Amino acid sequence: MASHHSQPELKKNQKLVFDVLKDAANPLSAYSILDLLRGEGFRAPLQVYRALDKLVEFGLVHKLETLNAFVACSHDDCALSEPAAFMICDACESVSELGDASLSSHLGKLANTENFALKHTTVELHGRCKNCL
Amino acid sequence: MASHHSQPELKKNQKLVFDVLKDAANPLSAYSILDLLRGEGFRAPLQVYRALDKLVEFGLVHKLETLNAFVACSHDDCALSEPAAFMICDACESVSELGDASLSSHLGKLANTENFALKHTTVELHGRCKNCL
DNA sequence: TCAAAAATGTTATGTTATTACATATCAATT
DNA sequence: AATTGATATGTAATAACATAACATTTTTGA
Ligand SMILES: [Zn+2]
Ligand SMILES: [Zn+2]
Ligand SMILES: [Zn+2]
Ligand SMILES: [Zn+2]
Repeated sequence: MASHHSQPELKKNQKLVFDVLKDAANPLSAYSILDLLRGEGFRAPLQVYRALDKLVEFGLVHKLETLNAFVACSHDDCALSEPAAFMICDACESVSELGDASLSSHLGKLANTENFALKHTTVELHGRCKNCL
Repeated sequence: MASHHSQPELKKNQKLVFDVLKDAANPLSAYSILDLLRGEGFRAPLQVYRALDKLVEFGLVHKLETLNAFVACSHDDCALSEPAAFMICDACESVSELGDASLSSHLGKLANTENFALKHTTVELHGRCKNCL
């Protein structure tokens, strides 16, 4: 039975990596993921990076550029429209993913103003979350 | 005669690194800077990274997180208020730094809504510049 | 079934950034 | 001038993040 999504079923390594990220409380680096999957037979970074590439492409996982780390998407729609922003607590490393349409629209207008053909946006906000003030 | 800015005079290595970035057409990685400064006696990455740390702290240089590279600030005021965004052309690697106050304000409100104490924002827009369409 | 495409395994290497420790420079105080 | 403390610099080694290249297996679909 085929999924009704445009995404294909996940392959074995993709599923292993995705599940690790789903279960994680915080973002994980590729090498942390590797270590967590040694028991499943993972032996080299490329096994993780290849799975991550696909998962990011599918919109199921996002890379946090300011942390060199990865998180599972907390929405259901990032396959279609990319996430607007991430708020990252520097104290507890918690991350919350925001889908603010007005922010996306603002960035789109900014690009238009400069005749810039916008393909991808990265917005990462660092600070302290409400639990860490 | 002291500068009227709050920034101290640049030290030798800081000035060398800053001048290289000022003259560069595109963002440079730390290791590219190292190679450009071998003739000036630079021998190790740390000489570059230490200078970059200070220059970033002074607001004279910004790190582009999505490129792992550095650019000289194109404004005079980034010591006070951080840059709003960077537009990065994926074709020609040109970068333009934007100081959009309404974007900064938008991000500030977004953080407030979530009771997030915002310390630093990273906004990097990728696509094609007007010369590369 | 068969060939093409995608996914995986493995080794080696490339790139970015930091740790640790030694030495030098500079400014303030005695 | 000598002492001190703070900042800056030099150097080697290593850690952390990411990709290249090539072989093999699995999946897909004609
Ligand atoms: Zn998402
Ligand atoms: Zn927190
Ligand atoms: Zn600036
Ligand atoms: Zn361009």
